[in-house]
Amino acid sequence: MAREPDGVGAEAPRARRADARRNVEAILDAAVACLTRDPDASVVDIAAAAGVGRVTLYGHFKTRAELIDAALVRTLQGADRILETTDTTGDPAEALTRLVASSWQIVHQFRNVLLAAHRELPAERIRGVHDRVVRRIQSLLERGQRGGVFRKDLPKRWMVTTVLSLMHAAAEDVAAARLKVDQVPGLITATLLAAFTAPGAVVPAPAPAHDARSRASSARSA
Amino acid sequence: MAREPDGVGAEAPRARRADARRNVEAILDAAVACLTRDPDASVVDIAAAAGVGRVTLYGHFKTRAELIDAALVRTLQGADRILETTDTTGDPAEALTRLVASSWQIVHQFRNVLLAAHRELPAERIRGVHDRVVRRIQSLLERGQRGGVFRKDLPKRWMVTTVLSLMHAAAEDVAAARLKVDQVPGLITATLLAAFTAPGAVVPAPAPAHDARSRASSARSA
DNA sequence: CTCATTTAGTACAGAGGTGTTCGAGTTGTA
DNA sequence: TACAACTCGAACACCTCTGTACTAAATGAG
Repeated sequence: MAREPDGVGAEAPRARRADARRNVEAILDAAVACLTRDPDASVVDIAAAAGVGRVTLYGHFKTRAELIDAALVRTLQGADRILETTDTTGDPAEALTRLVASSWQIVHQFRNVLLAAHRELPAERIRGVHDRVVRRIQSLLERGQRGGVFRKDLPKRWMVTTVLSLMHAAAEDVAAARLKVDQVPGLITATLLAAFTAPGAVVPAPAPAHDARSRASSARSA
Repeated sequence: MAREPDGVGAEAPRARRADARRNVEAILDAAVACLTRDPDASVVDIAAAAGVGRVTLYGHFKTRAELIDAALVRTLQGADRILETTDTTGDPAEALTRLVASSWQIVHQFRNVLLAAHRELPAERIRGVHDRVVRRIQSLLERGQRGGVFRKDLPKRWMVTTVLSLMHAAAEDVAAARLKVDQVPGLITATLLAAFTAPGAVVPAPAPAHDARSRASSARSA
């Protein structure tokens, strides 16, 4: 029921005072920041980082889980907003390259938030929050399948899993200093394009990865 | 499965107060079992499951971390023992198929133990424990590269990461009931074989995945 | 058989976290 | 201005977990 002109409809009841709303925002910002630093950050840490009292925080979020859920939702909404400006039209292989380039940034940046969510929230909730992102990937993959660019002998779900899995694994490797950030998108793309080639077909050469990664399809409302 | 919570047993085949030795084994078994069920299992749970007092457990493992480390090592040793009996000779693609089939079982079964370890132990320790397994995969990949079966344009580390990552992701999906156990090895293999095909080359058809997964190549100790 | 090892059980000490209550002060909004 | 919404800080209650100390009993090994 939250009709927000800002597109990003968090469940923000409108009867709240301005300072309350401001604090909620500060708390969510702090939550994302703290959890990014330490997935086990306590409510105390987050409240302090937000510059509010712990009790105030509990006034807005009944439990720690609820807070983390909200932080996760906010993160995923930001991600979706970025993916929204990524051009997924044209050649599916090149589109996948662009999509990976954009997604990877987000996955890498917020991996610890996701980790925190994994520890606090039920798995299906996390999956649910990812729904929009998953659907974006899936629809691109389907388009590629229809166009004969991607193989059709693997379940769509598995292909999506593959995409997400490689991005997360790369994030892990970067965190462990086994990979450098710059090389990651190229590796993921090169791997995925081959992985999604049908047996009997020729693996395409990876796209040159030129910089045109966003060509916003003229943002409409949201 | 060796020891059940049973109170005090009465058997002593070994030297050095078989009493103690047996308890250590029971504790490790219980640790693996408990952590498999719940990665956050406490020392209390594990001691109870092992049928020993909590204090006894602390007599053998100074801290919880040390216990989890030992459980992890034991798990990985078991894994390595299984992989040791897996035939990694012959056509690299088929060998990879066999290796995946064997590894997948282990990854799937003990994913929660690994998760527990991730929460308690430093990342490099975990990497260290995986060393032998990683090296097995890597040497197979290298052999495939030399034989012209696998592409050479990706870092070896990344290829290993890809293998592990897909197995873990599949384990996740199975746990979430999005995939069935039986179809997983086929999916992973089909994905990997394509992923490791060089651009410009033709993706091979996946091997029929018949059951011959162990045929110990060269007799070593066992 | 005898003794050192090992165990169980209980109790204690401490740390850290979550969530609540309360009264009093502040600040937005009407 | 007046009132309700909001915040603050501290204290409180409660929980779970880790790790240690002590004593009395059992059990294996020589």
